[in-house]
Amino acid sequence: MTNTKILIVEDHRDVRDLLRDVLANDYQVVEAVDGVSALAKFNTEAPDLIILDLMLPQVTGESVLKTIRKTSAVPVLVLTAIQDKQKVVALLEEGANDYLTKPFDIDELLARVQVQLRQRTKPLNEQNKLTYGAIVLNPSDHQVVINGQKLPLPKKEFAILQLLLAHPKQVFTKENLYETVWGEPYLNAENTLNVHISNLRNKVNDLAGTPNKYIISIWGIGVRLV
Amino acid sequence: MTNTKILIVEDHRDVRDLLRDVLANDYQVVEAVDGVSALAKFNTEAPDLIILDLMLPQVTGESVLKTIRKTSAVPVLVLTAIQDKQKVVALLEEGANDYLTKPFDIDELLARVQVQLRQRTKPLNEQNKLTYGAIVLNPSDHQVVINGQKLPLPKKEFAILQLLLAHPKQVFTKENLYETVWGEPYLNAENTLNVHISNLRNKVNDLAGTPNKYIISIWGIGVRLV
DNA sequence: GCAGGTTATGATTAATTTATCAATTAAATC
DNA sequence: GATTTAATTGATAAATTAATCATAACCTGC
Repeated sequence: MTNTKILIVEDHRDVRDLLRDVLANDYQVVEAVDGVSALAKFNTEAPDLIILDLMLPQVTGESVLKTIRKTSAVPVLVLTAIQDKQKVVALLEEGANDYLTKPFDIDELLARVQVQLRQRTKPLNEQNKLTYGAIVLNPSDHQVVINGQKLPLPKKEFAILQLLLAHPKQVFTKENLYETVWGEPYLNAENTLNVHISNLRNKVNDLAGTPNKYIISIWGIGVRLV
Repeated sequence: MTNTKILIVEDHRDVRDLLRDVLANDYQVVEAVDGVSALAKFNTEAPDLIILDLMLPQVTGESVLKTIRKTSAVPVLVLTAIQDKQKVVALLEEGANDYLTKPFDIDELLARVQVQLRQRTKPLNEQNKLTYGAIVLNPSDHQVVINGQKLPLPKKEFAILQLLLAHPKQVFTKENLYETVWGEPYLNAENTLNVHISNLRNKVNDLAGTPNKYIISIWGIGVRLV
């Protein structure tokens, strides 16, 4: 059992069970049953590979892929019904790394998973600690350290900081940020998010000491680290 | 035509011709007709990707792959006859990056080639960076750098610059520009746009240093980069 | 069910961008 | 060179968006 983590996104229970069974021997497995939870899991779990069913309720696999590709190069292996084969070319161009048509051969699946993981030369020494400047965030024990001082953070603030640190310098629109952290549509929740950001920023700046504004707003666009 | 080089290893003349034809538009193509010449070409040409037929006279594709993998991680895309499918899993484990069964779909081939080549390209946030002269614009972190100096830009000005940089040298009519940036009809908003362009131009020229007028107006027509 | 912290909401204020106007300057046409 | 049309500029008003504060609602563990 490695510490390699695979996210399975599949709404059909039977397929999901099958995938989990065959992958669980060799990998850590996390699961999502629809597009929204897929994105949430993607952000919180930071998987090393994603197996993505195309046919999902509501948010389609395609749009999940697109969203993920905005911030990440994580390998994505798409599952597709045989009649979708025309779509596949477009999908590969949009960022999918490989695909399998259902029903798929288990051994081939495993082999293709291996191929994707092999490409990635991720230094496994540092777990999934996130660092930016003086900020160190460790998801596994839910702890943030800034300049050596511990900073206890409530869940939401932690999640926001984690998302920002996971994609440094990338601009997040308020909508984007809210939907991935809260996992629900951004409906005039503007102020809620603003308040959280404000609180988080104060705490971070307090410890960072420097007049460094780590979390800055880009007027009319969103928020990012600097 | 990029400077990306692909090595085709295929003994059948017709398949080889087909592959060359479809790839030659986008890539440099070198060819080998058997295992021995494949290894020779691999060493002398240093291709960025190899398309390898499994069924070769004398030295088989499998052993070519093995030999290559001793010294190189170059992406290898294997071509296989339909009845070899069982072999494929073993092959992927031995280091092949992908495979296609013959007869293959051209578009799928091209897409899979792209996928393999994409892995080596720049990190995502560098991907859609736009550059023109001393100007570098990065949409993902909403940042403009000119001669190494950051230039913060408001939304509209940023959008205008982005549009210009995306189509360098192309002339934009005022109407054109306004409608794509504002997303609404150009109804005597003439001055609004003019003011924005003027402001943007000043900021750009300030940092560009040179009397370089990056954004020039073409009298009576519109605006373009130079 | 209570006490702690956490999260959401609303009202207010501050900050910044965007639009508009008027006046000037520059370019083209004749 | 006079005239017309387009472009620039600076100033100012309007509109948007963000930050802050105080407070209420909500949980969660005890």
